[in-house]
Amino acid sequence: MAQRKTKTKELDALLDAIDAAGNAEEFEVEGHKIAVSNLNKVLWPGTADHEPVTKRDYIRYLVQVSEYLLPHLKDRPLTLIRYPNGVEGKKFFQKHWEHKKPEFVDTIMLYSEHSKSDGEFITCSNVATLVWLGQLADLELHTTHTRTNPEPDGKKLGTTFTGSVANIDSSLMNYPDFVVLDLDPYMYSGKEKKGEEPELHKEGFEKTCEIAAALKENLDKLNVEAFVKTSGRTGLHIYVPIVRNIEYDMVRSIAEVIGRHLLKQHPKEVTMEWSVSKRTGKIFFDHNMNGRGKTLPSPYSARNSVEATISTPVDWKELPKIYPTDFTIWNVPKRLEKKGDIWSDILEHKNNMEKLKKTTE
DNA sequence: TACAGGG
DNA sequence: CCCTGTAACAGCTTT
DNA sequence: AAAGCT
Repeated sequence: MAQRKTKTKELDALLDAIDAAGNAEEFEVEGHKIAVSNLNKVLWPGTADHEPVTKRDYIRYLVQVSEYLLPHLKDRPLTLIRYPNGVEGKKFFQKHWEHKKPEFVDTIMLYSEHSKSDGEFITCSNVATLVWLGQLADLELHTTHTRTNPEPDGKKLGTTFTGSVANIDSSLMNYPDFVVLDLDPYMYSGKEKKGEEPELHKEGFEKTCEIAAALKENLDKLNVEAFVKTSGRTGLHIYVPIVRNIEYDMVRSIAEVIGRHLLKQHPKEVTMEWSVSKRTGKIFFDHNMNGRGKTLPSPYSARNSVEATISTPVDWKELPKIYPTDFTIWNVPKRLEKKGDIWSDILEHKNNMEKLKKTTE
């Protein structure tokens, strides 16, 4: 297994223990005991391109990437998507943990309009929790686009997340710290069964990379930092870090404006159509994942799908460079002062939205 | 996967 | 004891 | 209203 060294001796020792373990074992992680089972169970079946990936491989992988992954999970309520019988078996979503939970697992209370009450949500703030999530066969880690920590840019926002929707609305949980621009190829290989999503194939992924590169270039020219990353199975995400001044609704409509702009630039290659048949042969731009919904965390927020990093081949040599996800603060109000292109559209849209809000109030 | 509940 | 069920979910678009 | 889609 390549690249198994991490920054710390403790994690390296844990990796060794994972390698040496039998099918079931108890690990010591950061001073906590974690029981794991079925380490030899295949979670991703083997293909022509890769060997089968077992639960052992998966947990090892989580430990290896923990120093990169944890900073992005920290302070963000989670939605788990669990696949106890592997990616081809039945999956289920989970936000709450009703059972006994280990003492190292942190949670946060949030109000949900759906249940009309406060609920306890899981967060992941340490390696032990990451291993525990691996044991639960949680193959997808979805987070809110918001952080519960006000530092460094959210000090004016509310820190009460319980009691009412109004409390959520005025709190940090209504102010995302990034925009996500989602690009998915609807280019079929021809081997898909009827009604199936397009499978991953080279031409579709290449085209997505081209469009993503064009979009990133737009943003680069405006001095807006953006980061391209593989997403679900076949597509790419572009993350634009923002200062927390804009509510979910506004972030969503800004993503839409960016999409319309991209669509104008590449009408033959990009689509924002609802119906799948009309998307065929094009790259689908989805702005809706920037929305919030009445319950948190929003299930749309697929930010840390580990499945993606395993199933998407990023090493096709001739493809445009894929940028690692990284986050720095992009100051929206300052950038919005810039004229031209996308930003005049966004600025106009933002003003219109605010006018609309005033007239409907 | 982990657990509760019913037969 | 074994078997089965449950663990989320809202909003948007189109017909 | 219902179904399709993420």
